[in-house]
Amino acid sequence: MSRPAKANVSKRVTVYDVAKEAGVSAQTVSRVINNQGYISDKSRTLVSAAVDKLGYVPNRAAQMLHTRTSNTLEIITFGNSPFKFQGPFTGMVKASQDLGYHLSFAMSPEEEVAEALNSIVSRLIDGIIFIDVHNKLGGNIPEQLQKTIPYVFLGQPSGFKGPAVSYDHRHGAHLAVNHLLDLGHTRIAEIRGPLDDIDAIERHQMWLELASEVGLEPHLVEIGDYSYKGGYTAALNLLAKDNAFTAILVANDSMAVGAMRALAEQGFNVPEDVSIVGYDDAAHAAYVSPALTTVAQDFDGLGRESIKYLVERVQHPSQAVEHRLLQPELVIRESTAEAV
Amino acid sequence: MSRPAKANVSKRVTVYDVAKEAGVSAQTVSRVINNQGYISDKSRTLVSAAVDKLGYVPNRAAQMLHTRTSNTLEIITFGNSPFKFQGPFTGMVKASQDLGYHLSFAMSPEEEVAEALNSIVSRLIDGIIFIDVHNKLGGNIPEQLQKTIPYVFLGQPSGFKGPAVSYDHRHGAHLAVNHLLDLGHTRIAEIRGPLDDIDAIERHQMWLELASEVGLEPHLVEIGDYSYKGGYTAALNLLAKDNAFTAILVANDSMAVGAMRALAEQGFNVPEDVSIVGYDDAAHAAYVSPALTTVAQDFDGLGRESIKYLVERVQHPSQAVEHRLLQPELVIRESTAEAV
DNA sequence: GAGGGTTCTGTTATCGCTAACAGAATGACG
DNA sequence: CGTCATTCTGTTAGCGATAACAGAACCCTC
Repeated sequence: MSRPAKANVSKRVTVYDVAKEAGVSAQTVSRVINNQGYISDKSRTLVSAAVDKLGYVPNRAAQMLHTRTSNTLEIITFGNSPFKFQGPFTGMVKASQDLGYHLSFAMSPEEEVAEALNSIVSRLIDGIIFIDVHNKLGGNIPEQLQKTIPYVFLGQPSGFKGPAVSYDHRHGAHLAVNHLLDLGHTRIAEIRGPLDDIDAIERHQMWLELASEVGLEPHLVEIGDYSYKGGYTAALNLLAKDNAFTAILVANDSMAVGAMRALAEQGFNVPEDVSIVGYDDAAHAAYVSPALTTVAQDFDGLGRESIKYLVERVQHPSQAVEHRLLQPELVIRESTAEAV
Repeated sequence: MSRPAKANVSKRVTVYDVAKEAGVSAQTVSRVINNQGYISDKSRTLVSAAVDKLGYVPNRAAQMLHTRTSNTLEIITFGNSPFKFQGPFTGMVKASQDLGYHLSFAMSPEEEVAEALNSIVSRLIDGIIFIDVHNKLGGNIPEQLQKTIPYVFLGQPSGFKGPAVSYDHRHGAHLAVNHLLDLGHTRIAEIRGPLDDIDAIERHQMWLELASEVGLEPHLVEIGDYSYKGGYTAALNLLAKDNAFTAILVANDSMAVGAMRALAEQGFNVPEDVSIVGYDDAAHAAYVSPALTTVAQDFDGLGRESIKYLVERVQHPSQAVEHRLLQPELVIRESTAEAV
């Protein structure tokens, strides 16, 4: 790979130029810029004026070289499913800016984790957010990293015992299932998410556990790909197998809407004939008809919290490791009703 | 703001350590690592072995300091509407990795553009993607930057004459309108996008121009916020004003779906009574019922192209400036039909 | 084997900043 | 007025890499 053309910075202004202009030493300039140590008001004023006059901008590379810190966090996602990190994305960008860090992104195939981590070490990254939708790493980080760079996983299964921030999908599934049970449903079908999606796995597991607890047989399951179409197809498949169920647990709102469409086309009314519970509280959930009962997650908050926790770990490395679980909430709208 | 705790890099391996281990000079190590100049097979082997043995990772800060290049591109969005850049996002990340660049992100209020740019200069960023949804900058970049750092705007109006990559919204509107005209529609309503959205403005303008060309009066306009609910409400408002229109041009697919719902609830059939053309070809467009006729844009490709062009500009700064327009395509499905 | 190119390697200096140290200047106090 | 702490400032050195230079080793060729 050829080296890119050098940015044509005409003549960079350095601390020495500023020092000369202000009639002080470079060290004093540095002290003013970093607001560190003792500086007289006079020096401060002189330096500030010189900085403004010359348009001085510190060279982060030199600072990095000396301080061994880049003030940058990196987000690494594995595989090609950025789907899930679009939600938390804005929150992450905002939070890192609020906390004074830059943010950088990388997508890495699982096989190239080692390279990605080398790149991180190379760039003196201060901390890492790992997003591993398919749990390919299994929460395992190369040893080399364990002690050197703070990291936080975003969205690991609730059993994960490393540093992580996730939504509690077991709790979410609990809310959804209990809501249906409270309404008297006993024939409950499920449209679950992809088999390799860690969130989907957790929610599905929870449903199996709860069903077993109350003595229900969770035999009616279809798998969807989280898309509208996936939900549509899954619902038709369910109807083809059995049409006596009175409720469907759906793994996300898009599929829930697709499923409602399929049911409507087949002459079933929601919620009179079949109750539907979605998941996510997506933007359209409140506005479809009937409005969707769903389990709400705040993705922006998730992103924000992950960065917040990472920065805590960066600044206080000795702090105990924890898995922060955010609690989703049930939002009851019109798509669920008493079982017939 | 307190300086974050220093990353506890125990003892960093440097070129000198590698040189010592391999029994060559530091310069030779550098040459092997950068695959530059003449190196004997013997040296190459020795150095590679030493690198592996010691786990050497180059220090980008030192490289940056010396080469004045960070190999990093930055994406800056203005205001708090990251909405539009979620689409091109994945394409940008992938493309920059393919081209050997790192990617960093920032969101900046318009008032703080100067600070954001200082930060960029500070970090020796090689190139910038500006995303300015509301066109607050009006394509104007501080002079300071003009000659120093290559940049590319993503999604400027087609008239913009600086470096940019955008979808041709005028062409897209053209496709949508012509399709309706071809079907014999003469009473065409419009649900346009937000007043401060540059894409929405262009599409709306184009519709006005075309209407005027063929002698139609485009008096039926509602404004929506690109959401499902916005489309729903806008459609109801249109019906309240006039129920003789036979088609609606809608600024995006979410609103189109909302509008279809509203029409259905009011007893109008799509496309028998009213034809609907959406915009974007969103994931669900093909699966709603009736499937949506829409103008397709490839957001992933848009992101990819923007990075590709930026890298071209970074590597060949003297290359002529251009505004690359990607052409959307009309996808005809079931929501449009001959005018009655 | 003298001259001239090509291949390879090492030495030196420098990018811009700041930690560590040391040395002034100032004031406080007995 | 001497001693000591406090405030302020400057000097030196080094972070880790590489460009520029210079020099060595190795081919050719005539």
